[in-house]
Amino acid sequence: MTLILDPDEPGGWSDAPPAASALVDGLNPEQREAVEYRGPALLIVAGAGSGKTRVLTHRIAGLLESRDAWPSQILAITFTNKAAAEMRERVRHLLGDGADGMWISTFHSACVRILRREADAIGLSSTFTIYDSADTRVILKRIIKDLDADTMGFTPAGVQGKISKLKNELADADSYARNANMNDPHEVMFVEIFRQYARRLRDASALDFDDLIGETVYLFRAFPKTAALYQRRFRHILVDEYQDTNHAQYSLIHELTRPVAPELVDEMESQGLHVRSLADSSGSIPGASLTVVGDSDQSIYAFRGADIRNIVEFERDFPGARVVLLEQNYRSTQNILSAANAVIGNNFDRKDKKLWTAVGDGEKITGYTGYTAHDEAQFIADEIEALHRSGVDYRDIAVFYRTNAQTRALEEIFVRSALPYRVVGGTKFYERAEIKDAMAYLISVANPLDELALRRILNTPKRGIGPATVTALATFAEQNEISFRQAMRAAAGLGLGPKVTAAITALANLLDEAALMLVPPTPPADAPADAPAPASSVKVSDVLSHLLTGSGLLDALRNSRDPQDEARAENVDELLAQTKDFDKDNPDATLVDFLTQVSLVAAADDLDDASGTVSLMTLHTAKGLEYHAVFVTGIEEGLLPHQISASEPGGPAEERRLFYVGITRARVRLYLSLAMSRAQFGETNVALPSRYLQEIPEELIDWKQSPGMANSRGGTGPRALNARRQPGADRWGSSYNSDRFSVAASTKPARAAGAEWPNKVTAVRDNGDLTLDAGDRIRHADFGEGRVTQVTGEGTKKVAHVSFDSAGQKKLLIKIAPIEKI
DNA sequence: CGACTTGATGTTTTT
DNA sequence: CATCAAGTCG
Repeated sequence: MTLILDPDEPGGWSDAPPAASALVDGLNPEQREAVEYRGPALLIVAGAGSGKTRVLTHRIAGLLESRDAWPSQILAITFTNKAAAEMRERVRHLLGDGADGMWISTFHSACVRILRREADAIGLSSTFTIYDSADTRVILKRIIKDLDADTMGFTPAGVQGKISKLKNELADADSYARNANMNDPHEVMFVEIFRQYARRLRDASALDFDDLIGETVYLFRAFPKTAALYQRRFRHILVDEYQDTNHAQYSLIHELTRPVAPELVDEMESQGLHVRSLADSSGSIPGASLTVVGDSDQSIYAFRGADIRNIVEFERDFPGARVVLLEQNYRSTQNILSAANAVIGNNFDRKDKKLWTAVGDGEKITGYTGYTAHDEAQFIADEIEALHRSGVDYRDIAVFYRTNAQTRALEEIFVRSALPYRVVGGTKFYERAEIKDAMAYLISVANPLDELALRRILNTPKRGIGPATVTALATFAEQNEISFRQAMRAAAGLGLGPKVTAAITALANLLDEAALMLVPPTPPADAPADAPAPASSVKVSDVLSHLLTGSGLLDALRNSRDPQDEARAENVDELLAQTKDFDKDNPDATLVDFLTQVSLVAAADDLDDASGTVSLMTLHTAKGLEYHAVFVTGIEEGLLPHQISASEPGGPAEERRLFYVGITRARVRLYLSLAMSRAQFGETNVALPSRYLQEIPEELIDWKQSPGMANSRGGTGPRALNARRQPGADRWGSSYNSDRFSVAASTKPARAAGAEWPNKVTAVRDNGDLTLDAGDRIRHADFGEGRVTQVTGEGTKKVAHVSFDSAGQKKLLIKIAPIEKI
């Protein structure tokens, strides 16, 4: 997508980079100030939809254009890969190749990049593995079992959360132990678990997500000379979503913006780094200029340590900082903003800030109360179809929910309605067992110390290596103080069965072979510092392919008689295809680069927004995005606010911000929906409308079916609803029924014609090779009779467009819809 | 050692 | 409900 000819040639700009004035053209005065201000510290308080990304990208472009910075002196940090990709894209749009050399990345990728480069200093292999939370849990589970800590009530998830929280505070086992009450056996045990966990990661040369930040901070603090390299390099640091930074990230920013002392400047100069020109009169290099953007009303990551004080106290941390407020919203209609303002206004202890727009009121918000989650989903599907027919592109429609579990009902209905959708962020692909298996092979090659990966592949596919053998290898490794991998190589001397020994040796050889593929001239033993063999002749896909064939993993899946293994084999093939794409897109990249990308950018496949599909995602994932039409679903007590957070200090306020984030994603149409009963792990429970719903002025919402209406329907509701009506259910039903919602009820008919709405979803069925043609009459289990108007699609994805006599237009997947020809 | 059964168990949000 | 852990038999 690069239209640029030659950045070195002045006339080479082809994508018409704006002239000096053009960068601030069309910006309001505040935005303009945020773009043009030059100084050590700038805080941009940017309300939702106030053009924050625009300001940031224009500011970056402006810094380059005014010669205040070279591209390589800029570090822009975002929280998500998606945000980073978007910013990169938009900067490139402004600058073309002039953007090359900038670091625009997430906290985590930036840290990985630094850590891989400086790994030696902190005794880490540059090919260190990045453990995800599933890996962490496996290790903790093992430790807890070894220590019999489960009898004391320790669970992997609980310990994981606590360790993560501590690491976000830059604590380690020792510093925690110093402050803990070590007379408490529970605390002693926790410290022991923490210690062992840290030791295992270190032994495996692995870091978890939190370590990526924490170790970088440690690196900078322990090695000022190393830190100085980055401090003098990055002269302009910009941080997005600053309200979501935790203490570790805050400290990282602090380290990076520290001035470089005169002695270090001299030392660097004497080593041939020309840095003196950067130094001021005192001989030190002043700290980088820092720009942070944030909105405390959108702080939704307290659970992972985000500290709202970081932004609130910015002016104190950086005296003399300029503060710019962006309050004009360019995204949403006034009705949507009024609802958002009304909701967030209920959070006390916040600086009052009111979003406004020049756009006009727009349409009212649409409300709907389903009897069940499926009913709610059906409403959403129908509305999406209506929007689509009225000309709204599927890709400009999004459905938000609080918990991932809520996708189930939505997906069931969407599949049935033949609605093109995709679940964003759920990124389950790399979490599938077979993919993790294949990845473990690659990891074992890249980082031979990673015992976790080795254990994973040891008996995958089945090689007859059981727990007994694994233990034997582990003890042998421990006794001889060698790595697990070396123990495998020495398996012949362990006196194991001949078959088992042969299997282990074969695997060890396979891995050695693959490692040799990567490092042509030198033996694999010593990790090449930062020199990915210049002529990287071997591709990631070649290595993977070699491993898959050599190990028999793919064959085992293909020849299995378990029908699910067929799909698994396809997934592995898909992974292979992805490595090929990776090789093509990144010709100079190494295996480790690929592994890093998978660990950190697993949601990369979400990036190609070209597909015309409706997006489903959690409210958390939704932050920073915007859509023409937005559905916020499951607005019920217990879900939003979520049960667990409702009782936590600050919980309800944070959940309210989450709701606020959801609302403010909508440009034109906003739908708020809930269900009167919701199935939560097996049982259906009565659900109450969320307290936040009441905070929206009633005149802003047009209820298609209000909570009152849904509740007063009586006998025709689903059994679960009638059988167990909690006292609280009636409270909403009656009190609200009588005043606000009944108004809507009396003026709005529940549903056009067929007021009987489908409540139940039958199990997935299979109509075999039922064929339908335009003109056929059919009967649908829920919608009644109708006439086929059109048939599209092929094979199992054949879709019948049906005009039902009472339920209107629907699209149905012929293969699985509950229909019959009549 | 591996395939199979039953039984318990846990449940927010993410890099 | 749905995955995961432990237990049993070949």
